[in-house]
Amino acid sequence: MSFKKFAAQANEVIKFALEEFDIKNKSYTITEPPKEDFGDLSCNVAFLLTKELQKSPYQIASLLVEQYRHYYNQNKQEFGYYISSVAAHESGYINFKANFDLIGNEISSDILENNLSFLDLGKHKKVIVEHTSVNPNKSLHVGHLRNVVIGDTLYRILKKTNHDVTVLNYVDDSGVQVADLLVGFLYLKFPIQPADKNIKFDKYCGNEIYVKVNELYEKDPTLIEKRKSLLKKLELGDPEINSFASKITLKVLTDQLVTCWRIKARYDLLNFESHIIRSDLWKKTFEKLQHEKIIAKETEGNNIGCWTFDSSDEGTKIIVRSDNTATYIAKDIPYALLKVGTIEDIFNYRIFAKQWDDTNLWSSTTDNSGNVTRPIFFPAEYSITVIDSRQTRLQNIIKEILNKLTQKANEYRHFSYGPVLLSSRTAKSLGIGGASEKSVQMSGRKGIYIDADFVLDTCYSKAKEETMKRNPEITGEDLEKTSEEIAISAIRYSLIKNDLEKEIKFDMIDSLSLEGNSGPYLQYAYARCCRLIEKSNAKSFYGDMNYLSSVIENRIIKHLSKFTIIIEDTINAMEPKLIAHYAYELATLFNIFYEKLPILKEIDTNISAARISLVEAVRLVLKVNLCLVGITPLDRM
RNA sequence: GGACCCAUAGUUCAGUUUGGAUAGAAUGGCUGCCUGCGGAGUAGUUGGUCGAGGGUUCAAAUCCCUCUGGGCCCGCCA
Repeated sequence: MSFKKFAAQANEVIKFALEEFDIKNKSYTITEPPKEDFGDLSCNVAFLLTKELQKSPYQIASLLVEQYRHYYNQNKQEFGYYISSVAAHESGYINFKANFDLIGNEISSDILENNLSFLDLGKHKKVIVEHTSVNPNKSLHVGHLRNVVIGDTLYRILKKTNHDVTVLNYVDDSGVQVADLLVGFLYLKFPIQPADKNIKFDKYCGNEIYVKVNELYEKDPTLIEKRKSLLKKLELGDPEINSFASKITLKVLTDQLVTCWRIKARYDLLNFESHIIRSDLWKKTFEKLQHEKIIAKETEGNNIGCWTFDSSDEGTKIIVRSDNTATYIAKDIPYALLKVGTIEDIFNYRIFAKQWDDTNLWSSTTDNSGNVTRPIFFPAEYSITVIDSRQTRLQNIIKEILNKLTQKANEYRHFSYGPVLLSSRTAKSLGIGGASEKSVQMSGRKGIYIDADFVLDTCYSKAKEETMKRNPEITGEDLEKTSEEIAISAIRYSLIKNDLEKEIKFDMIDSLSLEGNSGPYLQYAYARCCRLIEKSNAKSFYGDMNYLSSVIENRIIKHLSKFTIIIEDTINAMEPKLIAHYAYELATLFNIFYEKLPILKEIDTNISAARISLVEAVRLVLKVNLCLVGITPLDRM
């Protein structure tokens, strides 16, 4: 949008002025100044020329600006119409002010008439995003939620910018954690149904069985032997054990999906680890690794009898154990190969469920009934695996192996993020952690975590209370839906607004806040826009932006005109938080505008019409941004 | 022991990629603003040796080095 053109013209001006002094290939930057008094863009080139020209920055800046003025006076039509003024500042900067009349009218037609349909950055590039992938032995806690929210937000942003996105959820249904559950059901005789019928099955397994079984391992080591034998049976495909395990894991998975769908995540495909292990896929991968001499069988030393990979950075890693079972990392290799296209997709697929957004969720299947028309899932040109930073080393090894297998492996990226910790206050409320500790690691195994549904439920109650207080007329289903959407927005926003690589210190009380820099704040600004538009009775928005001249109006216009830049930055840097920050700033600017200037009550009809059009533009951009981060815009709240 | 990550206001965090003008929000505390288009808002105030030290530079929260503190990973676990 227009801000980019403005910046490009500022650059032209500098380039032109430099050429007049016969200076070429000088690098400089044009950035936004810290204060708006200075202008809308600033260039630092004068600082960089002090040695060459033996003059002060201010003298140089003045000379350059003079050159431009001189030229501009003679050739008004040539360039610079997005620029309203250029000035040398005493500090040495060259400051540009934008022509907001022009930019205002351009963005108003971009947004109001073209409906933001210009975001084709992907050009149908095929992208895979794998996220969630929670072991099917427990319910989700807030740590998992961060994964889901990051993954789903990536999906939304990529999709909106015209990438062909396939979302995968990998189900590790044959690992130790499932074996733990089997120990509980088969040896410790936990009933198949929880005593309390209201309790979700995933919570029953995670909170009661999984934690209890792990406690008992300490007291009764024979249970660990039992787990080991169950694990082996799982891997080798023992029919009875597998059918039972599959029943349990599917039930847990189904309940997990309820939570994921609740916060508006969605998937295209479930891949089951058991299917990969028992298919030819693993066999083929194993053969390929041997054939390409990427792995070797150890004939001496500690790892005798194992197939190992020599990583340049990580040393020797065992891929296949001496008892011929595959390690955790090994099981990920065929999946990665499938994603990037070095191995063929041999699976059959079936529709697993219909989702909240009316799309099909598919799943791999072991039977041969897969003769159905279905989407092509693999491979992708770019595949993203969302897993927390603790798995970085393993992901690096997988990448290293991929690169050895083929030079033209499509791009495989580990999308890393920091884990979620409990704040000391929240930990204390659970009876964990000393007074000195700043935060506490969650552990599903030890039962130290905040359950995802619990957070959502608590936030929902709070939102409901607040909504009733403010809007007594909202009742029944409307009230429930509104409260739920507010709760989701609070949680999603709090998990996406921070830097990816930093850990989040999750605090139960803070995260219930519906004020300040929060999801509901954004929704509130949007709802205000809606009410204004509704009350204006405007059918169309042809307000002339030339009538807007106050500082705050120009700040909004400027911010709106940067929308496409933010989207591009988000895609280039793969930083979903940029969208959240942009939306927050837009909401803040709008609230100030709303506070300071009359809109519907403005007497001058031209100004009023222009302001209403501005509100509509803000509303539309806010709406797109909210949807990108998975927050539902509400007309009322 | 080796690898990686983090450190900014009482608290939670932006800003570091690409060095630049008086380091910004939110929250907490205090004080204002609805006979105004929705107060989930807004205005003000309080609060900072940008972990420490050195270096590069006209200029460092930002780049480099050293150190300190915290985290995380390094298994024939997943």
